[in-house]
Amino acid sequence: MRYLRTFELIEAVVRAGSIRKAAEDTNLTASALNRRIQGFEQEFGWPIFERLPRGMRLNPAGELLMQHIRLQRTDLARVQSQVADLSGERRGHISIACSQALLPYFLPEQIAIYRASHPGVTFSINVRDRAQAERDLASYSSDLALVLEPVHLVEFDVLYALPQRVHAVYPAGSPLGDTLTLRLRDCLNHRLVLPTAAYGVRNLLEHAATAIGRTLTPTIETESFDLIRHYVTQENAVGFQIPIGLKPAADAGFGHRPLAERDVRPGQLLLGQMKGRALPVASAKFGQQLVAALETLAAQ
Amino acid sequence: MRYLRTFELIEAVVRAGSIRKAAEDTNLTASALNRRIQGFEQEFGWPIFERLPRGMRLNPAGELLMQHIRLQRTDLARVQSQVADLSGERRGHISIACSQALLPYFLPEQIAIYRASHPGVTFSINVRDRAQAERDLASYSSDLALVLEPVHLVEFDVLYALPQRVHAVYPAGSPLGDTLTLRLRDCLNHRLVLPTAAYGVRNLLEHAATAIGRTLTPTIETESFDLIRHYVTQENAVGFQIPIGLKPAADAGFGHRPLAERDVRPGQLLLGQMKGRALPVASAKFGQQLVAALETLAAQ
DNA sequence: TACAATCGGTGCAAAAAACGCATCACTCGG
DNA sequence: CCGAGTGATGCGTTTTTTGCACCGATTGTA
Repeated sequence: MRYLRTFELIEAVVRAGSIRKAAEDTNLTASALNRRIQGFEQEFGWPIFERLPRGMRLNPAGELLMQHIRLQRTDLARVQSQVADLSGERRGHISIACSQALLPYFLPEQIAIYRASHPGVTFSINVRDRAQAERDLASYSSDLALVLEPVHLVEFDVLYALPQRVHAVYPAGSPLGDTLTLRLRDCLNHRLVLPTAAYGVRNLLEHAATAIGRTLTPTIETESFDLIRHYVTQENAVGFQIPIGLKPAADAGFGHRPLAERDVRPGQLLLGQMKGRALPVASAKFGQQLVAALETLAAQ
Repeated sequence: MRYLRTFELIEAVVRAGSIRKAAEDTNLTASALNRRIQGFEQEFGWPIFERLPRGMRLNPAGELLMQHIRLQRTDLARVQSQVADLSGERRGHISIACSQALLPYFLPEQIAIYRASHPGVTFSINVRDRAQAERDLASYSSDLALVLEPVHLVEFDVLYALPQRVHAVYPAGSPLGDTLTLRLRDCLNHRLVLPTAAYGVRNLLEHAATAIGRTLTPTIETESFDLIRHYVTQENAVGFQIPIGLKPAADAGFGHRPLAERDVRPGQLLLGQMKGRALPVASAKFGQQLVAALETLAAQ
């Protein structure tokens, strides 16, 4: 869009940090770019950049303007998506920020279902921890977020909430598979493979451990849920996951069971979008499909 | 803003209904305007106007685009207001859609209070019935709405709800002022001065009348609450109002009392904004002041 | 039926805006 | 003190936008 050119140039300067670098990226001369920025600031009424000896940086007014630019861009995308939809075209792009637990089974399946009926739609899957996912929504870089136990919940519109008990993952044949109910204290006597503090599961476990006067001393701390799942088969250890990332039947080599609810409270797996934002048609429809899928999971 | 010029021109064409008329309004040639519209449609990817023998009319895609244009414009105004605010300037414009009942006392007083500390802020007071007020919010032509018993309540974010009993207004010396509690059936034996069906008070009364098997047969039906208040002193008649539009002490020539709650349920006077919209600084602050003022009214 | 008054669309030249080049003033690190 | 980096500016050139004259089509009216 031609009339958005000024905004693109402003964003380029923000990214590059200086007019001259941004000029290269945008195939313009530094002088031309400089004058467009100056011209915009004059129209806007206030400077939006700080001029530093080493380049340009947004000032507070510029930060506010950037929010507007992002909103404006995504809202235009929404309109174009809706127009395409009423023209009968089924195109679009869906961007999701999600927890790792959704990667192995849930999301691939849901995306395949959606694309079967809407082959023109493309996807971006952004793996984000809880805080990052919310920032993604706020900056319009993701349309939907599907995360365990988000942090702030301001600017976050909950579309569906699915309770998820924390499951322990242990090697096949472990005594943890034998007890009537699985208690947290039994797990803590084993070697622990835990996600880092950025993740909801770790958060839930920390609270639960504190409540019974224990501390978590992980043998392995990792950001990869995949590693957690597979490491327990290498060394006799216990990992923790939410069931949506685990097959109903035990995988080869390891088993998993929910921890007692009185020990570890279930977490909330939340599907949400940015508060008050009107999503593009494709994203909104996919969101509805996810809600339906989560509902059937909850009914099981 | 220069880069908004295309949008202004599109709006001008929508208003004028033809390119040639819009060209006069915008001090342009019809040919130049024509080519800008065509150029935009090409960039946008779809036509936004229907070409009729008598002029231009928005097609569905154009309607969607107009929503975007309005959002974009008001969001820019919000940003500029916020920037002005962080620059220490206290300027801005506040647009309110409100019921007539707010005009005599409540709003003038609140506006005066606000302007005493923010003399740079200007106001638009748009008198609207219940449905119009909500449309005003949805089209961004008002920032805040203060109305009795709104109709849809979709896209409407309630900031505060104040219960308002329906008061009867009668001439001084009327027997209606003497009874212990004022019943609806007593009022219906007098001549009635009622607002039209668009207003919440009429709606509440219609329901109440139906409940006791009566129908309302007004002697005078009007859209002016002012006329209702004053007519009862001319002919021995009964009017109805909500107390926020009436002075606590009886005015010269007429008195007013609440109807029994078991006869007529109290209406909700709602202060609200469009759902999910970030208001300009001035409007948001004035909204907070209104909430505080309504709270003290409720406490009385 | 003829005609005037609309309407949107288009070719072409003039006016306006944007751009590229060369250059200045300034800051910073070595 | 010097070179490499920054943003800003004057000026000639290029690109874009605009105005004018005109076309074809439709509609209401004499």
